[in-house]
Amino acid sequence: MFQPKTVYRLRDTVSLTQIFECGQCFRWEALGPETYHGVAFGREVSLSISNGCLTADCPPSEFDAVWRPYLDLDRDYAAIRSAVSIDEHTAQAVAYGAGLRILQQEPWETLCSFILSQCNNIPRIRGIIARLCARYGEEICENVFAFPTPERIAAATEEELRTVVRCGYRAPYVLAAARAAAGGQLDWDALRALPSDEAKVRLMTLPGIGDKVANCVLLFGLGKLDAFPVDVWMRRTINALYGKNFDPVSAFGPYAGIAQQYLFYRARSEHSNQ
DNA sequence: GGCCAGGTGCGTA
DNA sequence: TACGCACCTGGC
Repeated sequence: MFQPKTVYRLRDTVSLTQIFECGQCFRWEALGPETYHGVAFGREVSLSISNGCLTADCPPSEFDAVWRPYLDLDRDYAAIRSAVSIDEHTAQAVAYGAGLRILQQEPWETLCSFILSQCNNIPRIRGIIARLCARYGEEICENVFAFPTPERIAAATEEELRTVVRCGYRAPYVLAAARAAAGGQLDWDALRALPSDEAKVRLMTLPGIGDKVANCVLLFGLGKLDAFPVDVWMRRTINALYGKNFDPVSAFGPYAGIAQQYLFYRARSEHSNQ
């Protein structure tokens, strides 16, 4: 069978490992070095980087419409890396994670995923999301499932989400978010149009959505690159380096969220290498 | 067998 | 404002 393929020449350092293992997404699986398979926007794809070229097993039209924006390939990250390197420590983190990109994910998937991430470890988060997709998502090809629509999850019961998907105490949060998204109380276009702090306040009116999850949705789902999620790792890093009253946007500027991802990626990598 | 994880929300001081 | 605690579950 003819397999369409796109080869895209990269003009800057890009690492699929860094992109998919930096904690911003939960559905990509490594097939080999710098080779990943995943699903987003109801499509599956395999991506691979070697010799400065990114290869995708899809036609160029799909690559340009879906994967190129998803991977944020048209943004000048070299300029951003330079802009956020405000001191020696950040410059080192930036150099360490120079191949990172902030994925432009679907906001609903991001919201749901980060609700499930709270007080949880990554293998378990991935497991819950895989069960959620297999149970409620559309099967786009054999054993590959799209992320379920909010309508589909809104029709589920809390009991089912607890015991079958094994969401635990996060089940009512997922259900409430699904109902809000399906019912139109969550209007993603309206949120995109708002400044980050206002969009965050709206997201935080949902149960189980606090500052951290809201910031993750802003950064990874709504393209708000100034949003700065602070989890326990970032808290430790920030407190140690810059003190308690740190304001990320005054320090790093409009790309504070990207700076956060470099710092986070290095802090987590150092921890797992211990 | 027990500890604890990439958080949130509520009660108390 | 700040802190302590409960909340499901499963990886280690």
